[in-house]
Amino acid sequence: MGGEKNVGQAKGGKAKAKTPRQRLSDKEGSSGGDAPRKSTKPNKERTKATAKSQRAEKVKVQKKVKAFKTESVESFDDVRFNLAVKEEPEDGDFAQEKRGKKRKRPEDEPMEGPSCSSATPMLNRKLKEKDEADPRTEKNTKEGIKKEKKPKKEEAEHPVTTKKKSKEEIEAAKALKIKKREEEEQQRWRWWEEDKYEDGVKWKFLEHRGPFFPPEYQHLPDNVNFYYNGKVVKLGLAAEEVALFFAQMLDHEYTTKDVFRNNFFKDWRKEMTLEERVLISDLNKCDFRELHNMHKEKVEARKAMSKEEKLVMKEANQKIVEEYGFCILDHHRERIGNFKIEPPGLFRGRGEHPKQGMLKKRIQPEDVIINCEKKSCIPEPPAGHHWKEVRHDNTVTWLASWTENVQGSCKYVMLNPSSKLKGEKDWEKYEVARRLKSCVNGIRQQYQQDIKSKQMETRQRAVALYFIDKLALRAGNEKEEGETADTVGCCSLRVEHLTLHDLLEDKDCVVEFDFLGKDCIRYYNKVPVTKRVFKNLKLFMKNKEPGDDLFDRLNTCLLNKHLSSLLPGLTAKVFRTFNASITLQEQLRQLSNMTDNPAEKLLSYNRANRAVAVLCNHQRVPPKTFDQSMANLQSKIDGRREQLALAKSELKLAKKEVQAHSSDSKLQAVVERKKKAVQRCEEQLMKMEVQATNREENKQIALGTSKLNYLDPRISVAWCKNMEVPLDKIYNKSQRDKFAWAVDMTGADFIF
DNA sequence: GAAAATACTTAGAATTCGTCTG
DNA sequence: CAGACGAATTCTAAGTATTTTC
Repeated sequence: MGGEKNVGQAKGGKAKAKTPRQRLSDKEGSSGGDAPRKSTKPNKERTKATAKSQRAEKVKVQKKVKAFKTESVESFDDVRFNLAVKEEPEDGDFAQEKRGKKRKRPEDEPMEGPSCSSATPMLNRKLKEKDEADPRTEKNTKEGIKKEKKPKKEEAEHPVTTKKKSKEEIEAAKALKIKKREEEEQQRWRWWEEDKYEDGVKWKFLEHRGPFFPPEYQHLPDNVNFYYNGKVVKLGLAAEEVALFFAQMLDHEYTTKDVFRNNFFKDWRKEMTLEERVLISDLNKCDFRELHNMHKEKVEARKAMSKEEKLVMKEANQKIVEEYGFCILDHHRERIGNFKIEPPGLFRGRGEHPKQGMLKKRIQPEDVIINCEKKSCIPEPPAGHHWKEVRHDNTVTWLASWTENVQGSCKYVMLNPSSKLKGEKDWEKYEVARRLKSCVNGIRQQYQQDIKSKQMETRQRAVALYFIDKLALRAGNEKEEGETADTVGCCSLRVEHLTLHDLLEDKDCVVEFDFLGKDCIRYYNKVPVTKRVFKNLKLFMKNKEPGDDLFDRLNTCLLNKHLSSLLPGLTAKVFRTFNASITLQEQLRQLSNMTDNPAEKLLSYNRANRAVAVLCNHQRVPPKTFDQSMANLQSKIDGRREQLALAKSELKLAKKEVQAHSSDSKLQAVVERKKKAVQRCEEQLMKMEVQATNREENKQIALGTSKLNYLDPRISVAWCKNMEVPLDKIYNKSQRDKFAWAVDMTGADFIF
């Protein structure tokens, strides 16, 4: 991999000009047709015009945008596009795809919830009660929980005092780990063996303790001062808290950006008292250095804590997790994903976000809606507070929600990826993708036909679908202008994001894409397309301004409506899932050999994974220490090479000795030992070389996102079985938990 | 029928953890 | 035995897609 690095930067960052359709509606009535969504936007035209030039300026500043060359996707294309229909996929019905028999759900009617008042161990206790009442889960859950507690206690009794670990101790620890893992496996809820609920119902019983609130702000110590214009200013609690948010970020690039600073200052002033506001009128005159230093010292102090202190902290955290981190969902104790209310701070939008630096306010219980079962023990709000609302909606999966003040969007407390609710959805997602596999040829034929349609809408839809399928682009919903960074997906592409080349680098009909996608990650790619697509693109771009929509007759709603008529459940993003998974499967087939050694097998897996990450444009900023650590590794490799050479010559010497002194058994043994040493050296060297290759290839590519969200885990599980690679070489603990369903149900014969 | 609200998945950055090494 | 480093985990922003509202 690698290839040319591309310079320059993504286009965009330009005010979106009106589409022809919008212009038309403007004609119809000056204020009618294209009314802004938010009535709080008067003078839209004028602000737009100025915004346009401002943004054009900004584009130049936008140097920070991560430049990245998307590896040509072509090599994967062939794979994906030659997917024959003849590969008969298994029957798509995912409910049917089970080994063994379905179990009946244990609880079909809501449970009796004894109304309890407070009680900390409520969840556990209750679970026990239920288990006693329900013999089916007794073995799995009750014992499991009891056992689970035990090792923790032991840990607490023998803290880190065991300094020198003897071999036996290490062994014992390992054994304990294995035992623990087995026990965990034992008590795992095998929901995939149960019947599904009727449509829309997500749970029958749900109980939890409500979200965990961050601690209240405490005033700064007296010796830490904020200065304005060189003079000490004692700020009130509210203003001081916000000042500290800024001070803590002083080392961050954010605080050098004008937008960030202005937004922060505006919102900070809102938190000030009248006197403070009168006094503090210029951010440049503010001196946060003492606050900043205090913060840094605190961080240092935390790092320097003794083991005992760290342990105390850890245990305190554990307690919070135990208490707030779990809920009971239909008889089972499930981990919650984000049970902590997001603490207040300064909004960190990605890229050129117009709202970066704004104050993200503290959430009070009065802002929070609780969702749980009516008969469950309703969570208590913190003392002296009340919830905004308590509702009992079992058609949704969230436990609590609140509205965030910066964007006005809703935030939810939901379950961990290892939970049934998330797992089931995930499984279903891959089943839809597999269904797409069985009919993708037909769909491809159809959109190729549609490209010739007389209807402009149909043509645009066909070309957009071609991109989504071929390049794994995201759908591209419309976004509210000025509220977020200027990013696009397929349907929201603008003329300025494409450059057409009749001939480029010996290829006909090349489209050069350059735009910012989700999270302001740049998508840059030069793709040869069919003549028909190329001609259509020319047509779509004719008589349009750079800022106009490429697909002016199309949006994601229309596209998805069409897709779901082709196959129920089909939407634009299914193509991404499907193409990612099929690419992994195909790459694994091509790259890996049973005869390879374990390190090589893993390298192949990572390469297949990487092919997908490249396809999906999953990037990362190369770690700051990348070059350094690469050099380190290289010098290690060099060192090992020398060692190997040395070992080899020693071996030679030893062999000579043996020849000279006939067969002295002692010398024979020496030879054997030297042989082993050489072998060991070779192995280690090889391992490190593979590691170096892998790391280099991963420099700016992030594998995690595709592994977690796009690759059917059953492909990986089956591969592990076929290649005799232990699963934990490719999935860490939380990945194994998330994909427990796949691990359990997949055999070596699985085909996506 | 468009806009807004809602619910949920996907995403990279930031932080924390654990272990290896000098 | 600290401290460097990579892996794992946490955090929350930013998408997609559907439903509700006007």
